[in-house]
Amino acid sequence: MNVRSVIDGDMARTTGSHSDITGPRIREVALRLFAAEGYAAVSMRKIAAEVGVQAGALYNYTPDKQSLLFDLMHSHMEDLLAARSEAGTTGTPTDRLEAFTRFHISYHEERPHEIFIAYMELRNLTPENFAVIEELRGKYEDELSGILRAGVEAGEFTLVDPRVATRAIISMLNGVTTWYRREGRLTLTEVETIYWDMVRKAVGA
Amino acid sequence: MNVRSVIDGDMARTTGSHSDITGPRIREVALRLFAAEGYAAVSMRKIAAEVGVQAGALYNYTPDKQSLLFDLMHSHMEDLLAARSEAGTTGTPTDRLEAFTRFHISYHEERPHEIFIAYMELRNLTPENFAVIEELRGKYEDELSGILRAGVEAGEFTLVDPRVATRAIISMLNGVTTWYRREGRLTLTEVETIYWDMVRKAVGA
DNA sequence: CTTTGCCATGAACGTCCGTTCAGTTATTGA
DNA sequence: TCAATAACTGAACGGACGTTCATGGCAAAG
Repeated sequence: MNVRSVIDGDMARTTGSHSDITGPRIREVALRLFAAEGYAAVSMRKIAAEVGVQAGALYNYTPDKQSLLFDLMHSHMEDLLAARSEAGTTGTPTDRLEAFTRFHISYHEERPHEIFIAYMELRNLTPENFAVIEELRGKYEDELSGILRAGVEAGEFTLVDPRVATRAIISMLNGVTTWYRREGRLTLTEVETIYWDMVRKAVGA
Repeated sequence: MNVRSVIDGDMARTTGSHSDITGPRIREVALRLFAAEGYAAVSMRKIAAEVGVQAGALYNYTPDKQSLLFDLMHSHMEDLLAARSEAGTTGTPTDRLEAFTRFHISYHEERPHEIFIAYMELRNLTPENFAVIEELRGKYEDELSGILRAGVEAGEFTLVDPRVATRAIISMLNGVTTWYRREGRLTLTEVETIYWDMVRKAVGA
């Protein structure tokens, strides 16, 4: 049974297009399960059951399980880079570092699972897929590296080693995924401010 | 074939003691594979093959796969806490924070796999096992929390939220596992110093 | 030399895995 | 009304999984 027309009206379903309900649902469920239990521990049957279809139906939407993981990570990285490029990239290095810090944390509000998967499931990608994601990760980290180097050159930051500092800051910010919960005692904006305070001081600004 | 007597001499093998070679070997191999590929992705047969025995032989040393993971994490946490208690725990909060920071990083030299697993494989523990490990983790983090609170009270540190700061610092230090390699451009002592510089400034000391 | 009993084998168990596919259903455009 | 086709089912595939166990070899003890 195709439910689409009930929701969408009756346009645009050329005979033979894929369902625009099941596809996104599969991605949502896979994302959530991969984040909660890990890629290797989640079977296609478990995803299918949660979606409400048989396992075979998943293969109308993904060629295989690996592609499902890769597509999730890939579109996340592209969305992350796109969203990042819309955030503040002007001003002094200190301004830009604050924008980066707040952006990275605030992005957890909309896509906590994606951020979690992006650094937990790297080792479950095939070498080819890993290379693609790693390059995008590199682009993202390069933005932070660029800010740090500019800050050092401008005399705003005092850093022994900007490359290590990049890694340290990214790790620190990513750590938010491991403990932050929406219903916790702090809003994400408060978390942003606390982290920004530490990052600012850490770089000597 | 039992190779022990060739290496150890001929003492202490009472009829019926477990081999003192295979047991440790299994733990070493499991540790390395779990760290590299993840608990769920490593089969008992793969561990056995790397050790050089059949899969069934593993069950002379562990009741099941879950216990193997748990034992590795549990003895790691106890070793970590024991080693930590021998490191510097006196002096000003700043001294103690430096000791903690350097200890945590330097411990990577001896047990990189253990540290990596301890924060990557938590979700693959059964609820009961998770509770045990989580309590030990809590003890370790409490040491850092205590230092931070003492520093704030002593007026040495300026921290908005010591609890969040604890998490942030731990995440930052744990991040070392994801990129540090022995053969890299920096010695671990250099890494210690770079991180200590950032931690010190981040807490406002 | 014989007994003891640890240690390992290798086959087997039931189950689950990712994936494929012929067949069924439902809905469309003509 | 009917052919076309997307979506899905349900069964099946070969293989891998964690785990068990009867069997046997082999080093130490008596």
